Amino acid sequence: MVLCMDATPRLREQACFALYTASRAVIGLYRPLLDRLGLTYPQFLVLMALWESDGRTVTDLGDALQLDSGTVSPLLKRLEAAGFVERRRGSNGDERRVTVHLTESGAALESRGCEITQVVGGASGMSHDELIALRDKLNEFTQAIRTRETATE
Amino acid sequence: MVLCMDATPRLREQACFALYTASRAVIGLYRPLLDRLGLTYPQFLVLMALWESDGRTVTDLGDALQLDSGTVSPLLKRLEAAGFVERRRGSNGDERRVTVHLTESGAALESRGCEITQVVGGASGMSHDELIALRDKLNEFTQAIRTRETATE
DNA sequence: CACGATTGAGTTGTGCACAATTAAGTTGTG
DNA sequence: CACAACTTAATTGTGCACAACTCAATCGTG
Repeated sequence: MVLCMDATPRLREQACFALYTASRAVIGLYRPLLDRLGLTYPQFLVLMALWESDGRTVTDLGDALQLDSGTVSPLLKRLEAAGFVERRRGSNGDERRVTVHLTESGAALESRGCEITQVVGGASGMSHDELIALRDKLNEFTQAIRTRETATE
Repeated sequence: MVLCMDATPRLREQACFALYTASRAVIGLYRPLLDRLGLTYPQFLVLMALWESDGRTVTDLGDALQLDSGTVSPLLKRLEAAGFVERRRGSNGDERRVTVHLTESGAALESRGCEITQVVGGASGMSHDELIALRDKLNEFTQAIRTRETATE
C-alpha cells in the first residue's frame, strides 16, 4: 500500500499522461502521410514486420507488435482486402497456423514507407542520437512494467 | 523529400513504435487497478482534470486531454451513467456550453486515484527524477510535433 | 491408440480515437 | 434588426485494443 502524500495528482505532471499524449500525437503525424498509401498506423506496423521477415504467422506478428489475435486478425483481414498481404492456412503442415505474405503491392510500399519514418523522425525536433536515447529509455520503461504487470498487489 | 538511405526500417528500432508500445503497456498496468474503481484510463483522466478544477466545460476538458468532442462526449455520458459526474447545460448563460461536475461519488475517488498513480509510478522501475526527465522529454517531443503537424509537405 | 490439455486463429462485445457531419445557440456586421 | 459566420456539443461511421469466448487442430500421456 502506498500512502498518498501529495495533493491532487495533476494531469500535466503525470509521466503516463505525457506518454499517452505523445503516442497519439506522433501517430497523428503519421496519419496524413499513411493515408496516401491507404494505411493506418497499426497496418503500417504489420507491413514493417513483414518487410523485415515475410511469411510470419499471426501469433509471431502479434508478438512483434504486442497485440493479441483479437486485434491482429481483423487487421490482417483489412490488409488482405486492400491487397497488401495474403493469408495461407496450414502452409507448414499445421492446419492451425496461418502465415501472412506480402503481395507485390505490399512489398512495393517499402521504400515509400521508409521515407515516411524519416519524415516523421525529422519532425520530432530531436537529433538522431536523442531519438535513440528516448527509444531506449521507453523500451526500458516498457520492460520494467511488463515484469511487474501482475505483481501490483 | 527525404531520401531513404537505410535498409528496411526495423520495428524495434523505431522510436515511435517504442512510444506506442510503452503507452499501451502503462495503460495496461493501470487497467486492473482502475477496474476496481469501475474506471477506464481515459475516464480516470477526466476525473483527474475535474479533481484539479471542477465544473469545466466539455471543450475545456477536451483541451486538457487533447481529445475532441467526438471522444469526450460519449465518455462523459458513460461517466454520468456510472454516477461519477453530472452534466449541466447552459449553467453560465450560454445554452451551447455544458459544464461537467463531480458527484459526491466521483469526488470520493480522488484519494484512491492518487494512490493508483503512485503504485504505477513505482512499477516503472525509474526514480522520481528519471520519471520527471522522461515526462519533460515527452512533452517537448509532443510540442515539437504539434508545431510541425500540418507542415509535412 | 485414446483423450484431456494445449495451441492458434478467429469472433463477439465494449470502449476509446478521430474524421466528418449535424444542429442549436451566439456573435459580428451592415 | 437581419443574417451570415462562428462556436459548442453531440452523432455517425471506421478502425483499433482488449477481454472473453469459440472451435478446430495438435500434442502429451497413459
